[in-house]
Amino acid sequence: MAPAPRVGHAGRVKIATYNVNGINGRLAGLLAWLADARPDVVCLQELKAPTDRFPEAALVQAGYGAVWHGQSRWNGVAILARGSDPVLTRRGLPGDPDPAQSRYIEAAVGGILVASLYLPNGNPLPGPKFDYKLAWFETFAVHAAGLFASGLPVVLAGDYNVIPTDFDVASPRSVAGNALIQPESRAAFARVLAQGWTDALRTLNPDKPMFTFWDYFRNAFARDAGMRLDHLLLSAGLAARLRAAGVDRAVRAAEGSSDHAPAWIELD
DNA sequence: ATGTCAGGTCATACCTGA
Repeated sequence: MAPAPRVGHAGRVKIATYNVNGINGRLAGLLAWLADARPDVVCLQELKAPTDRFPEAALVQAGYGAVWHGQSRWNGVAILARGSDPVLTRRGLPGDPDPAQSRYIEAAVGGILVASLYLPNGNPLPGPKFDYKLAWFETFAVHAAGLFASGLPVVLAGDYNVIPTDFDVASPRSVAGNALIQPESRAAFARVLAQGWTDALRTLNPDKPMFTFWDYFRNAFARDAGMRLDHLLLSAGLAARLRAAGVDRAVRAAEGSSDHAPAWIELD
């Protein structure tokens, strides 16, 4: 018998972001988490599936409508909505320096504009991958500025592949040469925040690391050698409605898990 | 430097990206 789903707070909307690292290979774990956590909206990254191999039927069976932007082998993003179909507003980041990479999708769900993004990792550096990361970040920042200025209720959720501060990683020294922690990467993230966005997990949890990623290497999860890479940025109107935020670490602990855990928020 | 995943193919072993 399946465990009874947790009952959500009445009148709240729960929005999650999860780098699933292969939606077909890890579908069973994704469905188990959806049944247990019952998020209303889910932003997924690293589908690692072409558009025609997205497991739509299984998600519909689980009660979720979906829009997605697939790509063979790598990347791929999606937005799920419990009990409704997300209304697609944009597939692909406008002006993406490499439009062949599926890293951005945007949809309206229940009166909120939701973006699911997968920012380039950027390793190794220096080199074209790090250049692409920074170029993508700048392009995204332009789009984000327009969204913030619109005054619409917006959440920008996804794997930003940025460790915002030294508090967001177990051992800053061990990743000193990594693209995730370079001053240029952090400055780009800070510039987006400075537009007025609220970093939901950090705002409600100022004293906890709130890691969302643990490497498969060197037993990182057991040592809690993690990083906070997955972020939910809220527009001004939504920030005023923020009531709860967390990370479902148990999902990362499961056999065959993604190297990320879902991060979530609840809005009034 | 180390080492572990997934998905793909000049496929049952090796490659890339992370």
